[in-house]
Amino acid sequence: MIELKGKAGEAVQLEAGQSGFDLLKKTGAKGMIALKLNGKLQDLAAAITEPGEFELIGLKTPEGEEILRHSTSHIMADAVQKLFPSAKVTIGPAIENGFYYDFDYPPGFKEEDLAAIEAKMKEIVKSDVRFARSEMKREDAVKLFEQKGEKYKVELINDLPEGSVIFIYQSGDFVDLCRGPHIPSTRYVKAYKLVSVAGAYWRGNEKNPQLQRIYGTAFADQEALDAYLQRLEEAKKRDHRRLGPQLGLFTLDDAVGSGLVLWKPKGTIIRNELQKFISEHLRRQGYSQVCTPHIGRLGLYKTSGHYPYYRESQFPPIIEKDFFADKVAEGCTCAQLANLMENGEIDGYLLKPMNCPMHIKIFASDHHSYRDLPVRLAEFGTVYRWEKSGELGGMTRVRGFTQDDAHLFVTEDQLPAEIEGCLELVKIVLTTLGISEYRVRVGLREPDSNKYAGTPEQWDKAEKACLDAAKTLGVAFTAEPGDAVFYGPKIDFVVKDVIGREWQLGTVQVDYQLPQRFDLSYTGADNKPHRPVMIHRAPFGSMERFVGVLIEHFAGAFPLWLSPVQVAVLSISEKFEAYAVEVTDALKIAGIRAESDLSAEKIGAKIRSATLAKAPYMLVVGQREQAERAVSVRTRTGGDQGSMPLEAFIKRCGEEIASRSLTIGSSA
RNA sequence: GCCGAUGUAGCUCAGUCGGUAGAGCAGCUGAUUCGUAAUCAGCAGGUCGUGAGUUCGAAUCUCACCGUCGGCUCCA
Repeated sequence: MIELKGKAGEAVQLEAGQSGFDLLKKTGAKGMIALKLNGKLQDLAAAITEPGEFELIGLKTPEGEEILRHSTSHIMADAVQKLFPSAKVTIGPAIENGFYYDFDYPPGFKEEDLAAIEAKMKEIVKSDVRFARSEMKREDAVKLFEQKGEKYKVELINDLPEGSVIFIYQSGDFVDLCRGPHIPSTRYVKAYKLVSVAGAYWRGNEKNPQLQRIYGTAFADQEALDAYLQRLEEAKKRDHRRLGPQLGLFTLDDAVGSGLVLWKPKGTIIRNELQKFISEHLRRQGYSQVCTPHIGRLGLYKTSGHYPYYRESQFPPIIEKDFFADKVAEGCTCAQLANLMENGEIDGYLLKPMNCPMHIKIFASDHHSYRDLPVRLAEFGTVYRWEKSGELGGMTRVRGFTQDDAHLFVTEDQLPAEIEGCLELVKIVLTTLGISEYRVRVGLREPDSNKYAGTPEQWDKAEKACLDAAKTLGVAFTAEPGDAVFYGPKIDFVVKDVIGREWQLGTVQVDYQLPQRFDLSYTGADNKPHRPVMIHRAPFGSMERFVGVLIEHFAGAFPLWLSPVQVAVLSISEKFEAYAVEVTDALKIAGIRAESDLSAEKIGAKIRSATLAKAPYMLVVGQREQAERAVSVRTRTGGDQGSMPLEAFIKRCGEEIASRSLTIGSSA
């Protein structure tokens, strides 16, 4: 007899050897697809072997959806192999909002193949075959997949840790190595859709063969699937690549180049407001602002280590004219020149990929006493990086961008407090803008890798400082080995865009390496030279990416203080043009960004166009307003707010801008 | 970079079988002078991404290139 207890406290007794299906019968629950026993998921068909707490999993729960999607990926793989027998299977997990399966199939799939695969899947679903699990010995499993010619599965089995139990799932003719669990049978799949095909490298490594990935999604019912597809459509409308040009914020032009953003006047207002905002906090936190050029000699970046470590993601060096002329005169071939470039055996200039070396040189240009520290140098510094062409997109992945960068030169003792100060700044930014959906990632070094500069002792200290600081944040964070920069560990703030992709915004990085590489020092209280520690930090990350994400966050409807046009003054007719201009001028004098719409349109049309342009405030002015030197106030979302004296509106609007309020009309 | 999709007016999109390019919005001009999400009329606007090729004839078919979009470990 096995004693089980449900979540609601109900007790159920089972005979030894009975399964989840028996439990299902006893509880009378319907539409369940899996069982969670003592926190572990298992198939309904599997025998229940231990007492404890159980939970039956339905299709409409997150865990149920994940199982459904994983099972659907098996059905898809089955369909693919029926239609394309030479396709080899690799992995096919459930992912957020769907699933994928990777196949080795060199001819490749076309999007038009998806319909045929879906049709075949329909047959498999209808055939109502069970997902049957069996346990196998490693040798038997290897033999099974070798016979089938499934070399990737063999590789996966061989990589499983010693002593792990190997499970095989069979549904109809399809056999797959899989840890499960699965839905009981294929007919549980009610609503699914194959979304796209893509190339994907085996184990994500470009050096491995490229596989064919098919993405799909599945939901408990058609309604849920339709709702999901609807949500995707809605999200597309908030995409910064659509809204940005639409609202006149930025443009991208082939003739300028891929990944190079042209900020239009309205976008520049947003960028400048953000910079003004952060600059206020920089002053408060004791930063000094500096300016540095866009290029610097190659040697500088060899010293810093950026040239060797990041050469692949840099624009090639700019070489001096004389150097080329001399080499050509010496009879140097193209291949030899390319080689010199490759090895960095050239002198020239690099379009700067990072600002730190120049800030370091500013620090090093003066002698520093311990009394001067921390020295905090900040710059809105523009950098250029050669991102792979396939990874470019909108404002979030570009080749030229401006970081709200700063470098702090601190003593070892000051490090924890300074890291916390940087984190506080990031928090101020996120809070002021109402960004609450983000995660914090502490990037640590990958053990057993030689791609990092510095000693293990320094890394230990730096990693500890980051982890300690992250703990003071009061926000959950994950430590991720392998995500460090070559010179040190870091704390990143990561947000999602409208289509669910993650982007790193703010970052704080600890660095023991560059001070050493540049032989930086300060004089301590003991009158001896000491090595400072550096912190790199950027609360926004880059202005381009941050504004891109912000456009989506606000769906283009920026809070008053950021709105390019804060107040649209709408005249009822030509008769009140003079008053409309007077009102607009009064607002401008008060430092409010105002524009008047004096067109021959009717008031309804003017309101419509100002609303579509996302102007936070609209002022309707006509006979009544002119007579009383008043304005009729309308907000972007709240409609008609009634009339008030012009001066009162200016005061209220000014206060609301100064407070950087997130809601329109909040200070009223 | 690689796999797949895609590119027609400023924007959103139509364009059949290969027969010489169309709408709405935006713009311009005129009329209208109006009270809270679209006043009416007229006009103008295109190297059909670029370049080759096939053809009597190409937006349409073929190839190359360029740009854009989705994806390239969320791990049995």
